[in-house]
Amino acid sequence: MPEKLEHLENESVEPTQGDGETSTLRRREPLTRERILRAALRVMDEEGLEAVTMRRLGRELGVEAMSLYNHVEDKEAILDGILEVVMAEFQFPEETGDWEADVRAGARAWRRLMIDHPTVIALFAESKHPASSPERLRPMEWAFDLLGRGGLSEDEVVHAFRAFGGYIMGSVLNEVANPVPGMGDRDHHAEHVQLAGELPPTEFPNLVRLLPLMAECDAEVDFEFGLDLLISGLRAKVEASGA
Amino acid sequence: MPEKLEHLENESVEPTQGDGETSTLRRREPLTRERILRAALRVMDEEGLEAVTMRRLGRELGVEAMSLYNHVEDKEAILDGILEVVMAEFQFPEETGDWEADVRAGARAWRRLMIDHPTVIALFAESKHPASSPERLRPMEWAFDLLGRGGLSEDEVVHAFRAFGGYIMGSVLNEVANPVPGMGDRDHHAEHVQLAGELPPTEFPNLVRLLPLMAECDAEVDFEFGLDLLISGLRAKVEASGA
DNA sequence: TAGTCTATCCCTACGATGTAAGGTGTCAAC
DNA sequence: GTTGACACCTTACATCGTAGGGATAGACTA
Repeated sequence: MPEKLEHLENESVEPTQGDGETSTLRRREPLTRERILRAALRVMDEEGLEAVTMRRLGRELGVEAMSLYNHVEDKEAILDGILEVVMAEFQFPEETGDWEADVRAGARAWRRLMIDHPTVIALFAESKHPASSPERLRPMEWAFDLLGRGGLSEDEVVHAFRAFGGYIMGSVLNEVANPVPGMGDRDHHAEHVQLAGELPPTEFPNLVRLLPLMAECDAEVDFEFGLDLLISGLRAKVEASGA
Repeated sequence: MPEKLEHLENESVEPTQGDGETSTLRRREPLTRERILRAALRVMDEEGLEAVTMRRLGRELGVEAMSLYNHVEDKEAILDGILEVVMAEFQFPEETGDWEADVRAGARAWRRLMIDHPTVIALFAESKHPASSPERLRPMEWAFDLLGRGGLSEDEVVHAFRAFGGYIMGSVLNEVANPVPGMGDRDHHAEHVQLAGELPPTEFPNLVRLLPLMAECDAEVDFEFGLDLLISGLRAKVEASGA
């Protein structure tokens, strides 16, 4: 429903057509930080980070670039804002009482978020200030809460949070920067296989053998493998400290 | 020793001073793809990714921006090239025969590389093409070889590689994007603690309690924790499939 | 030695970027 | 009706990546 509105505005781009119509009551949907951020996220998802320019966002909203500055500090503020919007989309999984299953579901939810907006990884990698808005903090709070219910010490909760967070972040980064099929373009499959074929087999025997395998494997299965590793490691830790 | 040369060149910036001196034998160190990439890496390490511009690299090498195009295709090619140079720095740890210790050492070596050049994470996140140069592939080959000697199936080797790679990538990304003390600026410590103090404690009880803890924890210890998780998970997997 | 070739480098210019500074219009309150 | 606040527009600037085209110097031919 908000999309509808925004598309309508795309058509009211006529620049300063100062006829009598300008004096109608509702000239146009007023600009908002909210609307700017949503447009930015949409452009970023559809055309990548480099398409997100002030002029482009202005065009998208039927407004000149400079008008955006009445609602946001900076372009950087927009980029930070995108992270907010994305994090606000976090789908808190409902809890089952099975701790390991819940941790797994939480990790998947987090991954889903990044996969749905792959470019946010680049945003994270460039972002200057650490998270501070409630939207970005709420999923963290939830994760801490969940981890805390598994019998870990406070230190271990913090460490586990960063371990899982790191793994999720990184595996999505790898998946996005070095895509494998199962999700996304299949081009890279052929690319990998071809690369493996061209490599000098004496110098790169393992790559020659395993690169095609890697190209074949499904991204989600892959993610689950590492997740299993982490969770079984965590279980061992809990059992050890419990005994 | 190459650094010496490059610094000397910084001082020969005089633009087109067409006096008789131009006819001396060795006018200046000739430009090379190699030299361009090294300069780019240096600028990036010292002043961040946005300082890496064609004009800036030219200035750094005593040359006009456009001259760079005789040796590299694109700015993007330079960025890809930086990854090459960095990966060529990979310090292969010497192997001890203890598989787990070797895996651990490999992971640390990989992390060290990223920590020494934190901005490469952003490069990875934006890079279009997957790795293809031998410099970037050699550490991969080595890692595959190492993992393969632990009793894993080929599928498991691939999965383990991606799991460890993801974890390393992501934990460095988190460390760099959301720095904690122990390495780097201590400012963010105070920032975290202050943030925790300002948060509404009823909505964010865990963050209020754990954020200061997180700010205190050492990045390396943190990394080791996740590494332990992964390795002990892997051990369990090896034992299970061996039995 | 003179002439030509080719690689390397410089110069100029174009469109696009983020944003500072200041102008224009509209509406609410007096 | 006047005023002030606010949202928006216009113009202008420095800086970016890079296309196009000259200049120059060292190597090769004659």
